[in-house]
Amino acid sequence: MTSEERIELANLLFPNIKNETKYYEDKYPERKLPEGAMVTRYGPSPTGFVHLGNLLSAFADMVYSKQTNGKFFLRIEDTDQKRMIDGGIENIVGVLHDFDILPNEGYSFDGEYGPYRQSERTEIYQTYVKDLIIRGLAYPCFMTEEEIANIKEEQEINKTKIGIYGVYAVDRDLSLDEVKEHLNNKDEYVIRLKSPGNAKNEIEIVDCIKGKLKFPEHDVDTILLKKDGTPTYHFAHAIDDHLMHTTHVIRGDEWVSSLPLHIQLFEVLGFTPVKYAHIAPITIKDAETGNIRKISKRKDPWFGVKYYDENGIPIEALHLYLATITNTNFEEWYLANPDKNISDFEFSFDKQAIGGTSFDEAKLVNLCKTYFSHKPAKDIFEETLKWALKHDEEYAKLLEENKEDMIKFLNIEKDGPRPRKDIAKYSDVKEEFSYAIDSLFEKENYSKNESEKTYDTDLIIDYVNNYLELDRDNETWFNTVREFAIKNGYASSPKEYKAAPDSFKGHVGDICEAIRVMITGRLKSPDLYSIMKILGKDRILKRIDMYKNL
RNA sequence: GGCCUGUUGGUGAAGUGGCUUAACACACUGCCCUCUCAAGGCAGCAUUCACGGAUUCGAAUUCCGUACAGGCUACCA
Repeated sequence: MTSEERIELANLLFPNIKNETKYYEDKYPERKLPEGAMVTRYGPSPTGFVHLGNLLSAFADMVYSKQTNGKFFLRIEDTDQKRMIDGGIENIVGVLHDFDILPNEGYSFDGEYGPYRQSERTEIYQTYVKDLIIRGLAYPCFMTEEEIANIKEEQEINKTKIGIYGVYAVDRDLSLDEVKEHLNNKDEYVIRLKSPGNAKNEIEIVDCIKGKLKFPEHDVDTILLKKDGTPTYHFAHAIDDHLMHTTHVIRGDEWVSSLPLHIQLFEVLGFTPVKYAHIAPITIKDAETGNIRKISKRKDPWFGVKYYDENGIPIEALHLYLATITNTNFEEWYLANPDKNISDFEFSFDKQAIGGTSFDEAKLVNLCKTYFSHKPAKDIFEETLKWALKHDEEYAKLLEENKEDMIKFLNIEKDGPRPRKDIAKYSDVKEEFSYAIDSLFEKENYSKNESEKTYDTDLIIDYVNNYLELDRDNETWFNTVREFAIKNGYASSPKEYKAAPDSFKGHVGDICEAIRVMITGRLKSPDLYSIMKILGKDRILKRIDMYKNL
């Protein structure tokens, strides 16, 4: 086709496209950002389900742009109407808010480079396709599904690469008259790239995370525009990331195979290439088979984003976990700098795992415990209340009614360099502090008491009435327990008891155990004296009475 | 079938030719501390980096082959 014929063809195909590409180049100028600033983007499809893997890539987008004073924007990639799910977009935006991974530009956020929803950008894509046709780098293809299926079958038999390229690209060099004839017949068509590549050439692509990658040059006439006129992912990616001036495309591993295509698209379109960083997917080693397998919604509930909210896993703790899988040296750094925040850490692509990252639930739990141990009691109370309001209204009410006590209980053994680490999630609080709220304690009673023993209530009542003083320090208190033990024929220490078990009824520990079971309903608890101080004598005696009347 | 990528302990992993007799963390086990737990302290936990070969004075680290695993190979993203 001559250049005049190509212009005629382009106008025939896209009569409504009046703008030239220059219009958009001018409309979306270079960003004014400091040297080295990274512009990243999160581009989800609204298919209705956001999972940990999505969150991980959005987290990386946020963190890298933030530390370079760049931009992080949200783009909705909804070019496939078939996969759209009602409320899908709202869900994505909601999740981003819930998990505090907030873009500073994009769909539902502000920005100068919109629209940030691909379904609203059709005209832009078509403008660039029209230009490509004029330049002889794209063409309409009228092949039917059957024809393509037959070619695929033939290629499978011949064990060659599958796709429309070389001799298989039969519509590549259609004359203008042939195209017109198809158009007159109302034949459906797609627009394909007229790939200039040769698969015999080897090209090298540098990925920020994976390093040097070698591929055969791309030579497939990939579809740019589907028959409904909407772009494929690949084409939309090239146009959008160019016009929105993305500097770093951080995305899942599954895209590395498309790299030769994407590089070629940028070349053909005359765009300066973006940098790519492909992050390894989150995987799971199947307990039964030992194989690494895809994560499933059903088998791996933690993969779905709801899991974290429902179980009351704090968002900050999840951020900590995402940071440890984003950079392999984060964990060590955080341990060495417990008083610092994620934003103090400098993330780097070199420290990003190349292979698949397995999800380590035990590690998450540990991170959560560390998180809670650093939190002041008041904050834990407020956060737990907020969570309970959503998931356990009855408990939330009790929390509000017992706020002062509850904070005191949460504060036990919190001071000092070795705070307790017994809460991993908000949902643990109710269970761990079941003795803290009277009405809850009465209701649950002693059902959680694992002890088989029965304890001497008279002995303990005697102790409480005649020996217990609640305004002492811990050491003084314990000395009085010792005295009481000796007076009643108990050894003053476990060691003493072990040396001569026959001469004693038991040891101090047994007395403490009796008190503990009667007032908390459990064999294990944080510091006993602190608990007693908060409860006060009346409630202590009331509980002992409850125990007596079991 | 073709094209890519990966494979280090129970787990997550560090490691980019000699500072590695393989870090660190989690988990686990034992001891210590101790009124019980949690926390903390100490100790133990891969003679070896999927397997085979090559290069090298020297390899977990480079190269080749094999096996296994994952991804892509859609008018899905």
